[in-house]
Amino acid sequence: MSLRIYNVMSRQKEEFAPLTPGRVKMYACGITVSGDAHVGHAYQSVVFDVITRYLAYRGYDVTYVRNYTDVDDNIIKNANAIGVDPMRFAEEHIVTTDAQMDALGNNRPTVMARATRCIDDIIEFIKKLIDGGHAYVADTGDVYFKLDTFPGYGKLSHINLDKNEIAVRKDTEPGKQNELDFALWKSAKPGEIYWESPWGRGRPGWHIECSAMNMRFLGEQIDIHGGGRDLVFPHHENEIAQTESVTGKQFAKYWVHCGLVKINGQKMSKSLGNGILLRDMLAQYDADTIRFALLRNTYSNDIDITDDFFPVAHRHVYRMYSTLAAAKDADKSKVDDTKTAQKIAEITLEFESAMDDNFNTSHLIANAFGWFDFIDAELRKPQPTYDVKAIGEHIVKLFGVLNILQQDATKYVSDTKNAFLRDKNMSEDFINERIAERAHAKQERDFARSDAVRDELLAMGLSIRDTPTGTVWDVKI
RNA sequence: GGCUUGGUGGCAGAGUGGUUAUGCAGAGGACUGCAAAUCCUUGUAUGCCGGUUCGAUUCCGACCCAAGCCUCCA
Repeated sequence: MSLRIYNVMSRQKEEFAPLTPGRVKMYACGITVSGDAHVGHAYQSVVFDVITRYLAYRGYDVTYVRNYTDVDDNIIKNANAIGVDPMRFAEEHIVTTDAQMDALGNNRPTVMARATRCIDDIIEFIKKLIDGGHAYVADTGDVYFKLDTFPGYGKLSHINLDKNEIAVRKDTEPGKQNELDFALWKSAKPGEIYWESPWGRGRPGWHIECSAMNMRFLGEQIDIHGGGRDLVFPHHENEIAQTESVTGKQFAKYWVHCGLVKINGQKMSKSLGNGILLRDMLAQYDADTIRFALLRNTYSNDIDITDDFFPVAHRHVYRMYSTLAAAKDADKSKVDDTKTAQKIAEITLEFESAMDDNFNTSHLIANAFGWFDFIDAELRKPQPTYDVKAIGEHIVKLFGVLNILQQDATKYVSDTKNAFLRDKNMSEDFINERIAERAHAKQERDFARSDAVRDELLAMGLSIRDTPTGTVWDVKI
């Protein structure tokens, strides 16, 4: 059994073998902080967080670098629009985004790189490209990558320059020798933020920063390069051109791209005004629910967020926590340790074979439904033959890779109930009074009245269930 | 126009050269005073046309359709 990863470069699943056995160097393109983080950013960050965690679970020593692009046209534009210094604008967005990513349950990457803190590396990198004949300085002070010096261009996105497959930009910048050349360094317009460079005052282009930060923090070659699928062309293609022109070596061994997020079947975009901000998601749902919803899909596929996307996930998460809470108190008098150990081994195998298959969290979660059904079935027995508490704890351990189900189950259940009551401005005493009233009516065989009470509670979103030990209530979520 | 990815049951969404996961919804049943909740059982699908094969949803080819990228984008 070994880990297989779908490599976008080769367009097939490949057995994972890092450059250095036991160690993984991974880079994922992070966010340009020109605005607030949205679901798409959340999805991508959760995907690479889970990948990092599974690699660690598999015993790899992982170095995960993730960048913030903290200077670009949109940042300058958006900062100017509200009269804030662009650097301060970026800084504030980074602080809030970090806090939101923490709240989402993501581990912090090993290195959180920032373009503006690597300006020297970027300048060095550009110098090397110029020295090697791969870049040129235009009269405007801009520096461009000379695309025809890199014959491998297009190998990731499979475009062919000879066939002129790229739609040519209409607003070609004046200093370019070839309209497909892309900017490495942009000269500063009057009043714009700038850094000193051998080519005058300016700032780095978008693509070069990732090449430079990779070089600085991970070296010439890395194992996994990730990002959203929309970055394949031109961003990642340009990164390859830059880095491999300097090193002459294969840049990344595996290219991993996660799918995009749609809202009710439509592409998320500013013009449609249908974006979902991470901040709003976190205000409405807990991190377990959000992660569960995002990870039910295969990472490489697009996600379509419909109205029941998160509510359904919340229901599943609540059910799983409820089961775990019940499992903690299960009767252990008839437990068979050998059978329990076998079950745990079986669960582990299902977990690993799903995750080994290109991090198939969708398959994993489908398997997990079976595990919880199993525990529920055992719990219905007066004396379970499996140690469901131990099985539950094992599942929790495995779910640590997704960073779901890591809260105290009893607390999660009661917190959910309390949040519901608070939301409805209702007290538990009220519910218990109603239950007592119903019991009284039932005793007098006044079923019309007992049913009325039940329907009333149901209408408020509460279900009640008669058990041998009495009537219990639960929230319908 | 080019490139890429994909087309699976009512919807969502996996795997698989031969009994087609899982979730939501549906049907029947158990339980119940009746329900709810829960559990059990169950129906329904692999875009179209060829090819390879004893056998294809799975492999190959053509076609149709959809989405993404080719401008900043996770």
